[in-house]
Amino acid sequence: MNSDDEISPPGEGKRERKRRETLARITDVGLRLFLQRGYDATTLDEIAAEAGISRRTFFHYFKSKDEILLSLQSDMGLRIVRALEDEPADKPPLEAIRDAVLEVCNTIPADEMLAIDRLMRASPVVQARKLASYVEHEATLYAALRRKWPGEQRQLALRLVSMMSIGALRLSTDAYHREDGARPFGDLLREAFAALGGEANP
Amino acid sequence: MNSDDEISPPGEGKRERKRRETLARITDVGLRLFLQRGYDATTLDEIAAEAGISRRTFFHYFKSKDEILLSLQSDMGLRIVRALEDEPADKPPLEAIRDAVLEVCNTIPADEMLAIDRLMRASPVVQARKLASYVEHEATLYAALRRKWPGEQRQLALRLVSMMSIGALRLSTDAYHREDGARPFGDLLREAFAALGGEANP
DNA sequence: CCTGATTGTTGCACTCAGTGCAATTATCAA
DNA sequence: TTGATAATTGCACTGAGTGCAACAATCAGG
Repeated sequence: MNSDDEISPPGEGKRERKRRETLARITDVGLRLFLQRGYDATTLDEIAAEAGISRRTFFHYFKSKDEILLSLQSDMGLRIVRALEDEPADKPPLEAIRDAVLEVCNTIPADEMLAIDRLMRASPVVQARKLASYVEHEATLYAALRRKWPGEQRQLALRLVSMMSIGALRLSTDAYHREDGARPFGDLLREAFAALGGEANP
Repeated sequence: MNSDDEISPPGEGKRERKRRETLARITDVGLRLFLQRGYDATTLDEIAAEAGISRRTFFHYFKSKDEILLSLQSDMGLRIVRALEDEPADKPPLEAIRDAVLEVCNTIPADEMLAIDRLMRASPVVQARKLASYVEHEATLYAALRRKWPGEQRQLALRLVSMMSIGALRLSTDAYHREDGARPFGDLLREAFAALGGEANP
């Protein structure tokens, strides 16, 4: 059994546990340092040192520096899709997605959200990869939609829905940043969905 | 006057001309080497040497290696908007954009288009920045649309149009790559626009 | 508990992208 | 011709990312 008194998921060996812990430690430390000193000013040496690993080992956990931030982003995508699956199947797709996004975003502190967003805008490469990950989210979302509403005849309707949903997410995130978090993110998101949904079904 | 017998735009000094020429030389050489040896395998030293400049000077023309490829991408955006301005104002927006994109794409050899696309997929960062540039195109397109159809009451309709147009461009580029250029790009683009347009105005 | 296989960690040396600085050279406007 | 402005370059430096080979931790089975 576990020689240390650590709580860990059943059937998880020491190897897997250590790996999971180290991974979490890297992202935590990384995010903290990025927020403290800025993305560019933080070196991998610092992150590695603070996380208690060697610089070389870092690359066994992440392919590159920006993947620390990107992992947060792709987490979001997965969580949204998972929340979507819990939505009732008789809700209109656009509303179901909107509510799934709302639910996930409610679990993230507003100030942290803004801070991370600002962080990502600081580096062109990170910003680009963030936008690119939206495109991946679109594909993931489309796949989830087809799973949830397989009866839908025209697949393109769902394509359009996923494009619009991710578009709405993009627009509201943008607006949230532009007005510096003045209004709650949920309101902006609802507005964006309402506007796009209204346009699409006049 | 021009001491060399070079044809150059009127009112263009020697400085501007040399700069323009060097810029063109870098992109040409860069693209050629990338296609020959691959993106990662081509170093800036090689590009600079082949273009007859020093490595250091390269950075006075491009901020980074990937901007060589990105400049091609942003050129596309500008050319599409310019072509859009020549379209008759009484054509429905979606059709006008479709035709503008078609016109611009007709000027690019199909094989070169495929090759560049493959090139960009080879590097995650370049690919990401390409996708990110789609987002910029969307903004540029939206601005152009508002200029062309200022009468339109609901600006969100135009937002949606630009989102869908760039979406269609993305989808068809993707399909073109997936089927390795089997069908002409124009056909794919027309299909995508038709499908999305059909969905939006049932 | 021991053992051999597997997997994780590390240091080292290396390549290459990108930057800051300061010296030199080319172009310009007058 | 000259003084200002902008382009080019070399040099030295930082930091990301990789390949390799040695070493340590974990595991599964006897």
